Amino acid sequence: MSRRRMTPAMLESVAARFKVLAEPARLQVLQALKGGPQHVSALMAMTDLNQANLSRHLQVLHLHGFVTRRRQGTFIHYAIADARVFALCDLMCEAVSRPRSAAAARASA
Amino acid sequence: MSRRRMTPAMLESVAARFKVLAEPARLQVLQALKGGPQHVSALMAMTDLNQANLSRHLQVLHLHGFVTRRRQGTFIHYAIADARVFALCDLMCEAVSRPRSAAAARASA
DNA sequence: CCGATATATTACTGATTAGTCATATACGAA
DNA sequence: TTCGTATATGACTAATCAGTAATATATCGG
Repeated sequence: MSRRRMTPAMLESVAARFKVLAEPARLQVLQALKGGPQHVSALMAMTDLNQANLSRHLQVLHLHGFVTRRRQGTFIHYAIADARVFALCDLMCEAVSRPRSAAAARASA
Repeated sequence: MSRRRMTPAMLESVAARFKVLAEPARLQVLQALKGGPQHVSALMAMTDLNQANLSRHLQVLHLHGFVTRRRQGTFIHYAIADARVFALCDLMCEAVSRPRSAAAARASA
């Protein structure tokens, strides 16, 4: 969103990445990975997601480059690919907890 | 996404706000408002959105506190409520244009 | 009041997607 | 190979949502 106008294709890309974060379950997974890499079973225990659902969310996160995967035997370890994602979440979280307008009330109403 | 674990309610709030940005049309509107407040007809000209569609997107942006509105006669001026939204977009845009993994190819494939 | 203009809303459709269950695949051990 | 465990995927359902057309509301000028 810098000075120059973004092309429609760029807007689509950016929006697509925002969409990946627009899901509580995936934010939960990212949060669980913040402390370090985890395999799927561990993530299942750290979140309230069942195996199939967690696996799907991990695919989405991986497809869009938010996490990396590394196989080790039968286990697959997932890790944060780019810690900048936490800067994004922090920024959004600040806006949620310290809104600068009366919109918070509207949004939660 | 700070150190302490986020509550499910917080995750929902944050995700809901990400969802607002997960839409090219709304990013386009925010971009159009970056230069300053605009009324709806002006925004219609600056974007490729028709009146009804633009109006809906403006409602969503307003409901979640991304824009403010101010009536002036028959015109309604919308403005960016919190410039931090551009920091978010910039961060996401950087990640899109300079991904740190091979995920960019996967995501666009 | 009436007409014109600006914006919002209602009702609808089609597309996308999260969640789930069942099943498939991949790997290691024996 | 066979068995057991770890993870992924196909098929389906229900919910959500962007876009559109038509209509409604609001404000101003005369």
